[in-house]
Amino acid sequence: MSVATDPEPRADPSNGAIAAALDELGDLYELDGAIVHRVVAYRSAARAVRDATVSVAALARAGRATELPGIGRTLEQKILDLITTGSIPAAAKLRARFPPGLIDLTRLPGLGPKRARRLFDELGIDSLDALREAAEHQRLRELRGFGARFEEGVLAALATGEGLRPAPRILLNRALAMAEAIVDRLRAHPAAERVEVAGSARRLTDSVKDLDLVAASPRPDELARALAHLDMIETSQATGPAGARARTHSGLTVELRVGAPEQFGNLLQHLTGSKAHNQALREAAVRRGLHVSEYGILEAATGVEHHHAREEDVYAQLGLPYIEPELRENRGELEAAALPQLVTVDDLRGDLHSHTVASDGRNTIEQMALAARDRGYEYLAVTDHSATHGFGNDVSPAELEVQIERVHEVNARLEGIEVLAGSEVNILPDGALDYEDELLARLDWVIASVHTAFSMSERAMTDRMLAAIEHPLVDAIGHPTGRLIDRRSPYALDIDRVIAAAARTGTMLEINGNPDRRDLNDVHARAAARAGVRILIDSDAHGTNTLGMVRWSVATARRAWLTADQVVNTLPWDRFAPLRKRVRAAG
DNA sequence: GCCGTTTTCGGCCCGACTGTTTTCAGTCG
Repeated sequence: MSVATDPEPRADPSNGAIAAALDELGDLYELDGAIVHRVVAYRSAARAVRDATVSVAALARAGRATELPGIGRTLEQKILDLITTGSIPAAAKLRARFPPGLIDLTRLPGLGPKRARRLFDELGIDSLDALREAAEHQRLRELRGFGARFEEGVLAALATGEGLRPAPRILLNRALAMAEAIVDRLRAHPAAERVEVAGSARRLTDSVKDLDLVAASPRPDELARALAHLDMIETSQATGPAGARARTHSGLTVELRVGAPEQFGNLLQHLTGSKAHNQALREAAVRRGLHVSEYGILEAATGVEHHHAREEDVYAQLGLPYIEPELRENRGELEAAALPQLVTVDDLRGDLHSHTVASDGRNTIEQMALAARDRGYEYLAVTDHSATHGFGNDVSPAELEVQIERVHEVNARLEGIEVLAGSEVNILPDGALDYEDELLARLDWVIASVHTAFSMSERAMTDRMLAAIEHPLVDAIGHPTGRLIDRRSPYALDIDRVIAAAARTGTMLEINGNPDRRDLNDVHARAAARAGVRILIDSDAHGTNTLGMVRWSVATARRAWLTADQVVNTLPWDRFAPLRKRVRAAG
């Protein structure tokens, strides 16, 4: 580090840091006894900041943070305070009054801000340790509204750690496999009329906390009891007269709700969520004199409750078109004049990211090409790892030359599929690629990815990525942010600069279909497509049996509001081929 | 604290469950 003569300008806080500060302030105001709507306003603002693809700090400095939904003049000023001084005065003041351990108390099941505050005010309890000690000495029951049962509950929760750590999440592919197996079994039950997956699994989120299933039956209690007898279920208990909560042997919680067939649409709509979508939907409905619940839609003027067997009719009565589950996140779907026709797996005509035995794949070029053709594809790019990949899976320049010949030979021999000689080239820390340009120029396709040196500064990593995007022989960027869902954060990256550069240069950005990656994510992919970036949907298959992982890539694309038009590999080969940068540069 | 086909104030989803309580506030999804 050089010795700075000028004072170092304060680095802008990331959107994540701003969102965390707003969430904390919401927690503090809640302890302070603020009305619930004010607290909700902070949480909703935090969500808007987290979802934003532009730098909210930069937006606030330009006086434009109020363009984000749920952020007004007051919150913009608080964000500005955070940027310029490093903290929000209101938060500092409240932190002095409420010890940090107090917020931990509200994480316990059954203990919210109101009751935590009373424990603090009346017994001086300011941490989980203090709570445990008070419970052990039976001092909690002295408080009006608290009793022996509560003390037992506290000690049990502290012993198991329940609620103290965030519940483990499970990736969508595993969750849906289990959900679909359970649904199949329940559908076979004689009391079942309809059984569907609901909740976040139906919305195809990155990962889920639990499974929500919805069923219609003329004998709801009978079907709810049937859940307990499936062989994947370890334990199950009734929740109300027409529901059950179960645990699979793999530890996944399953919630089943059964309703009357004529109300199935209402129940499915309610339990699909998201919470934010439903809340906004209901607020809009109230303005029309309608009250929406999982049981029906109550017409305030007449007192009549309307039941709907079909979800489409729920939306229709609210004056809305059917909204695909993937769009139900309150990200504009209720206000949109028209909703997009979302891309499907069947729209895909090719796959531009796959591996063979030349690097870490399990199948040969020919096997991969035949499997791609069997899927109905017109083209497949073979993109093994490059010279510096390591793990014994690197492809030296000399080996790549041989591989190009092999691909061309297979391509000449096979009818009905265009096989591209490609590479997944490493982007080195300085932004250079690990093959010479002369060799890259002999390929039909290059997708460039970062596989090393993840912990660079945002500026350095963004410059590194931009160098690759500017390279005339880089056709696309693979898994652009490097995240692994719930396991590894994306590397620091100014995604706006990446998107702008990709749009300007015609470099395609991938949504990688590996269920651990799904990278770009939904929010970034939507911003990229909106900026005119050509989006690729790839499997990153390492064998013939994983070409189908495009399912997860399509799931993310649909959550990103993408139409087939915005996904470049929905084009037939003769229209895709000329869009490659290398072709456009040559032409 | 935000927001507007109830526009600058007065609203801001809906229902179930829990524990402790004689009618409900708080919590949760």
